[in-house]
Amino acid sequence: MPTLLPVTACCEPLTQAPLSAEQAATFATRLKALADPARLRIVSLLAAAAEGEVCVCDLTEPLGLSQPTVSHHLKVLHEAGLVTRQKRSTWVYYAAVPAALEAIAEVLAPRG
Amino acid sequence: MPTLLPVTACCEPLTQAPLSAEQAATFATRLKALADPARLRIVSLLAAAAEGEVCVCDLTEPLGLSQPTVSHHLKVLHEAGLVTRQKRSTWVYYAAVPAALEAIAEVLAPRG
DNA sequence: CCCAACGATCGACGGCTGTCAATGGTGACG
DNA sequence: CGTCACCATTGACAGCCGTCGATCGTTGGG
Repeated sequence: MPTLLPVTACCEPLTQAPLSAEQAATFATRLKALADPARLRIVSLLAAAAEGEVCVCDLTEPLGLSQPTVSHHLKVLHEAGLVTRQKRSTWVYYAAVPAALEAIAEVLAPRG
Repeated sequence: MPTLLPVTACCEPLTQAPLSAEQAATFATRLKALADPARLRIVSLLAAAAEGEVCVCDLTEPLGLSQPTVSHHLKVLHEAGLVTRQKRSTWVYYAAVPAALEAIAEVLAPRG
């Protein structure tokens, strides 16, 4: 079963030392989760939501994708630790995880 | 023909406003270039190189990949603006572009 | 002039991935 | 209890992608 990636950074900064094959694989997994137009738009929609929470039914229309496709993308994002999932009665609310984005940014370009 | 992406940031921060389909597509292209274990290792090898320049023949062995495969990855990275290419006589030297990594990081998590 | 080394390109192949229609599970409500 | 909305899962399919072997252009050296 897919194990959720921890929010914490997975490796040292890219510019510091060469990545091992294992480090590169895990970091690539997280980057791949983000490297898709639909998923980038989902994350930006979640992050920009006023209430910070959005249900799936509110995403299909602005994205122009079918409901199963949106669910699939949300699953990928969730397994990568980039969004949180919370079910309340009939609706499932997703929210962005800013710390995960910051962790990725930190690996790419450590704060100066 | 593949047009090289400019080094400058392509969009506003993710957390600020929802991305348009076009913005998401171009940013995803650049992220995809980085979201691969081999290419991540290449970038880190280039960035960590003492002289800042590495030729293809020095990359095949530490990566454990064939020369055509390494050339392919370097082409992808070059078209994404993540590495520079400079041919001197027989050898071709590649170097990392730190500004490109910083531009990506800036979109993911703007530093305040 | 021929040869060797470097690097890019081509062609091919297997695997991964984004997408949808169809289906299933679950909670709300009359 | 029946029905409906929301969401996840499944199955299928086309397209993309990472990889390699083979080949080609180029440059430098005997």
